[in-house]
Amino acid sequence: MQAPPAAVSALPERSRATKQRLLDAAERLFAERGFEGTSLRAVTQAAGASVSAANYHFGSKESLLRATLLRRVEPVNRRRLERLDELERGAGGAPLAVEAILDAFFRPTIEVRSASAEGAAQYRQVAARLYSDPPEIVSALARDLFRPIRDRFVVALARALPQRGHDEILVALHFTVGVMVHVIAGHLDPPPADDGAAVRLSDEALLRRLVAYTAAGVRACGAGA
Amino acid sequence: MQAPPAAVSALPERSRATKQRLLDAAERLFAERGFEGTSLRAVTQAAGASVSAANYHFGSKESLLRATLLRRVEPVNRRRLERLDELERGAGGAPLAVEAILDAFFRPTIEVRSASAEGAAQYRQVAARLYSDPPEIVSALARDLFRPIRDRFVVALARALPQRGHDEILVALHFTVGVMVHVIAGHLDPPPADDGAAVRLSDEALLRRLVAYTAAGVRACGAGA
DNA sequence: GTATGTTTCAAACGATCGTTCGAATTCGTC
DNA sequence: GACGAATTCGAACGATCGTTTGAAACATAC
Repeated sequence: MQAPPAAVSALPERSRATKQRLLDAAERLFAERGFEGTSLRAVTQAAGASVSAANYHFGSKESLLRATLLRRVEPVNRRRLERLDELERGAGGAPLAVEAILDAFFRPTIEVRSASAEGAAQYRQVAARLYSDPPEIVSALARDLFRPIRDRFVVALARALPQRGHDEILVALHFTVGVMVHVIAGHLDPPPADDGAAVRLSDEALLRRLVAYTAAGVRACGAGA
Repeated sequence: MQAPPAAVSALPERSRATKQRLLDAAERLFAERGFEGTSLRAVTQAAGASVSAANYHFGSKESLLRATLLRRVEPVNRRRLERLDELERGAGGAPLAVEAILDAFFRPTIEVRSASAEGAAQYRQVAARLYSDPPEIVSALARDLFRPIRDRFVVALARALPQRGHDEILVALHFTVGVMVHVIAGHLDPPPADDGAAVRLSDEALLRRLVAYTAAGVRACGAGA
């Protein structure tokens, strides 16, 4: 019963590789079949490791899920805050445009989407599952991870729309998150084709439409309420 | 190995009640814990029936899920088409306003939400799971159930926005579905509270904001693309 | 009451689940 | 090469899974 190592970077190469492979396999399978629908054995088999190796590194299946989610969501959220900080520094105290704020919100997820790293390509489903999976661990994690992001963007939007109340901003941002989740969930990537052909959008085109749609929505939401 | 009865309404009362209780319990538990996360025994125990009763009526756990989803989604989708037909008949050939179309799209789900029937209160999560659960049965069912709805609303929106291309409408409607899914998933109902208090919206207020947000988004999406 | 078909149940089946344990292997360091 | 620590593994544990089975309980018609 050894304690799992603290930091990944300070480990022997063999351990690091196994841990990495386990995370990759878990990410793919959890995204494809969900948490409850994926057995630990399926993960370890796909990773070319043993069940005990997984429990040695992560302690439990639940902790493996948590590590899987954290690995992807953390950098995206950090990038969101960085972009917003950049924009606000550049504006020199003036409120930002709604479009700029939403660009900072959406761009990091789209960037990950287009990143060539094969692992990152599955970020969509991982993040989407954050908002739909039933296990308490997931929803709690989603709250904890997303709360600071949301609060930060609510403040920025409130400054951009001084005539709006706090609650109105909150509801509008909630709608916006819905758009984001649905898009990164991949329901668009092979989007609902009509005649069999898929609507393939470049990342920039998708981002532009996302910002246009949600910015107009945010501006309009609460206008008549 | 008897074949399950065809129609519910033409059955003895005992059987009908059991089948109903099983559907109610399955709906609640599937919504709370997901499909894979819910055991058939948990469902039957909550319904006060035996596992064999469930398999007698539905044949398998998967068919029970299908029946559970169908019971709620079918009437809502029918209502959507009815509303849209009503509006178009009333307009006498003229294109509808985007707001009217989206009202027809959102209102049925909100109506279910506010229906006092305790079972219908869980429709949100059931429908939301349609778009996020991994089992192939669910996503396939979602496609089959939603495809006619989507096609019908795309046509209506294309008439309302003649300058938009078909693909643009499709993407905008996709974003709109994301808003709907996220809202009925209940991520708003006990909405992200900031200071501990919840943003409680009346159904009419929620509907008004939904329509305002998505109508502005649909109008704006593709404008600059 | 008897006969017939429907509905329900308790019990058991084989399979698979997450986790644990002790031994075997490998690594970092001398 | 040798030693202690870190890592991996195969095997097994107990629990739970979805499904099946055969008989009991029920309704309905004669």
